[in-house]
Amino acid sequence: MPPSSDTPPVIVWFRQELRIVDHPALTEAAKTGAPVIPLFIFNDKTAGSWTPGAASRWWLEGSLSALDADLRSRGSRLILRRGNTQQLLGCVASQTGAAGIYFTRHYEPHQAAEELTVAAMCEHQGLICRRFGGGVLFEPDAIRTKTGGPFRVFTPFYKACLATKGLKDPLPAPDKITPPPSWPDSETLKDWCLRPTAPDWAKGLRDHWQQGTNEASTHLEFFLGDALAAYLEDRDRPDRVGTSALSPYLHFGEISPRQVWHRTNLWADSHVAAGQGRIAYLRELVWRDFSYHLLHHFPHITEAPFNPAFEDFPWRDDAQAFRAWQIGMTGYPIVDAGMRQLWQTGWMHNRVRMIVASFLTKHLFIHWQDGARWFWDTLVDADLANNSASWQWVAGCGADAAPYFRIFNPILQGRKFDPSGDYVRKWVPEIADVPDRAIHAPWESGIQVDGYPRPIVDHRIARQRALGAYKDFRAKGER
DNA sequence: TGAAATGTTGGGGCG
DNA sequence: ACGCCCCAACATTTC
Repeated sequence: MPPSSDTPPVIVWFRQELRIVDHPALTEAAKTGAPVIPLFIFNDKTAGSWTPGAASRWWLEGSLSALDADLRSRGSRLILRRGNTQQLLGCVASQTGAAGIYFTRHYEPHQAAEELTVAAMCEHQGLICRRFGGGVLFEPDAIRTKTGGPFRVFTPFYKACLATKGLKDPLPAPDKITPPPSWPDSETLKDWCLRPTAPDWAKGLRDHWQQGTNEASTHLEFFLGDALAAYLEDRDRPDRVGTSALSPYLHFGEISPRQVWHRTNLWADSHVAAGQGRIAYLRELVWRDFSYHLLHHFPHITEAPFNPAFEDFPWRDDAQAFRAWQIGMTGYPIVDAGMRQLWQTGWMHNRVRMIVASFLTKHLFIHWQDGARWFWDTLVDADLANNSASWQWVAGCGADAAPYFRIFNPILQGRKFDPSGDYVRKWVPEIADVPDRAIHAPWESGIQVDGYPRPIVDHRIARQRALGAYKDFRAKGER
């Protein structure tokens, strides 16, 4: 259908799918032939207490800037507005005479609620409202147990996903994105002050990350060529580059899980050695889907334990210990290395995330929510579904959770996954001169380094305390 | 996607 | 040569 000059435009409401490739809403909008108005609304009220954290806001600015550049390379651009989502969508629609709003659905509780108000507004204003599949491989409603319920255990969920046919190939970017005759008002990224100025704490982030879909693809290609074949073992090695580090790009939709799935399979099909690595890597993508599945069906998991037995669990308040954990001064090198990597780069290796989370919840016996909040503010890949599900998993109160008696020994974990201490030395430079054999527990060899603390808790004692407390708690529940 | 405690086995030192 | 003990090394159980 050839558009005439007065064809009403279509608004593509961008949310966390900040790309033009494999974007069903954009593709469909472009396909109508009508002018397209790409619109991003920054509404820091939408998500309640889970409004984007500092590291996330820093990342967002780069993503929006890159998306705008991608759109401009096709004769379009990104319109930026800040404020009430539903009002602004309605406002831009009436100003431009738009026929409808196309968008990608989301599964975070507040985002899903916002979609409903937008749909109601569209109905009221006579706008077409089209919602497309979200940034997951398998839509949470499409994967169900035999009795029609949601899954609560990963492995059967995983099998059900693999048994699902019809995972589509990613969509190419639209050839043509027709601009409207005139553009509506746009704010500028600068106005939004998403990045810090005084003090400018973001140097570490700048040194480690660049946003945008091109950068996401570069990461993926590097990972496939360099690390996928060894992924099964190397993914647990923070001292090596064994993971794809795609998490922030996936969170902001600078690459879609479908693109990653598709490209990984294509690559692995032509590289025999990739067999084991491919399975293990794709499985991690399904873990991501599992988190979204859980958040969609159990939206309370952001605030309360998935397992209600943990409602009254006697977590301990200890501001001093919590502070030591945050700044990486617990005296356990692998824990401190992880926490400092997080603070400096906005990211932490997954194995180390498990270690530091286990340490907070079991050694320090501090509430998983306190940890989740800290991660939320400091991670560039902060993601409500992954963050909530994963913290609960470690704490033992989540779906398919690690049993309460599974307590990581930070010394053994360090020796096993950072055997020569390269990772620890990189992030805890003050102990760089400690020999390999003592690097994960210097005090055991009588080594005391100025400025680096002795362990704030003794592993054996902390372990016994956690086991005892869990046991008492369970006994109390049975009474 | 643990770790520690406990149990079992088998080789070697030694009287 | 033999029995005994010690203790890795590995397996199983328990938290």
